Amino acid sequence: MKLSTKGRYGLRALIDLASCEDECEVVSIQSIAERQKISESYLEQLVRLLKKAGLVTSQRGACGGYRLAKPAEQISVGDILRALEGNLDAVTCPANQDDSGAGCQDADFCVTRYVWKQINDSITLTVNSIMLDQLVQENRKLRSQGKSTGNCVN
Amino acid sequence: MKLSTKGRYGLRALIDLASCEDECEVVSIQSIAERQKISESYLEQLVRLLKKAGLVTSQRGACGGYRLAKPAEQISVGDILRALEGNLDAVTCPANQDDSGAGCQDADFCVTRYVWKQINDSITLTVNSIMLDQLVQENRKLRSQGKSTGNCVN
DNA sequence: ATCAAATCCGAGTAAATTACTCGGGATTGA
DNA sequence: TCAATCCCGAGTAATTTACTCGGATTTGAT
Repeated sequence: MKLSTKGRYGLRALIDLASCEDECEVVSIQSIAERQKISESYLEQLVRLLKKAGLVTSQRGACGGYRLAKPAEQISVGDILRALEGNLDAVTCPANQDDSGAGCQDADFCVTRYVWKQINDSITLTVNSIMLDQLVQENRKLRSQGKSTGNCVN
Repeated sequence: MKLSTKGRYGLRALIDLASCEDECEVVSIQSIAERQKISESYLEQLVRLLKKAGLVTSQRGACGGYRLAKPAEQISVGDILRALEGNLDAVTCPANQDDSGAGCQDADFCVTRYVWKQINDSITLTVNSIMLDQLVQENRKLRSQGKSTGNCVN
């Protein structure tokens, strides 16, 4: 019932990336890793997932890097976490995957299905309602309040 | 980000137990395991956790078993899952554990804290609002609709 | 008193998952 | 041509999960 480092590091990385967009054309893995103190090679994997999900685009070669594929206000935390962690459902019972109800032979087992659905729905609702740009703004606010670490020196 | 078998089996087991209260004095591990098709020795461990959390009481010796420690309408799914899974928080950053904010040296890292809090809060709210007796009632309803498996033959 | 049925308890273990590292290839700007 | 960067898959140590097992203790019934 824990979010893995993929989700945690990845969200931080994407906030970092989004925060740098004004100042930098593209943002390199190296610079994000340095600021966020995440292993470069591991972060590379995570960003790959974000790219595969269509959240970032890349520029290869020297001076290459990543940028957001769309405006930060159109990217939800749900999009990001799903890209990194896969399905966010806390429980996936067979009946939930295809809603034919097949796979649940015994209806008795499925009283719990209601519970799992409630939990999954509340998580989904929450993460879908938080947009990346809110976090970027909050990030800027925090930084302007004296904390200088994490600045965008690419 | 998945609920483990502890939480899933344990909730099912407790619904089963609660459903049997009318008919049986105490309910044995063996009978729950049989109805729910869960390994007896594994289930034993889970019920131990529920007991430690004060959700069930036990009667030792021959003809022994378990019963709810309090009425089903006073036991929430949150109580049950927390007993089985430990803390349900999807992310526990140091600053959340003691809310002194210590452990988070860099405020920049903590923009994500807001996100984790929202997720954790929504999970907590959801599981705390579902009470065991609702599930027992739903269970009875399903059973009366023809499904005979899972009946309480202790 | 004995026995069987049950709860209790801790240790051990195989399988799965996580959290990475590593080596090398491909692309691009200077 | 070179260095910086993205791209990609394979491998691996550590951790967690999902159990099993052996045995001790309690208790009701014969």
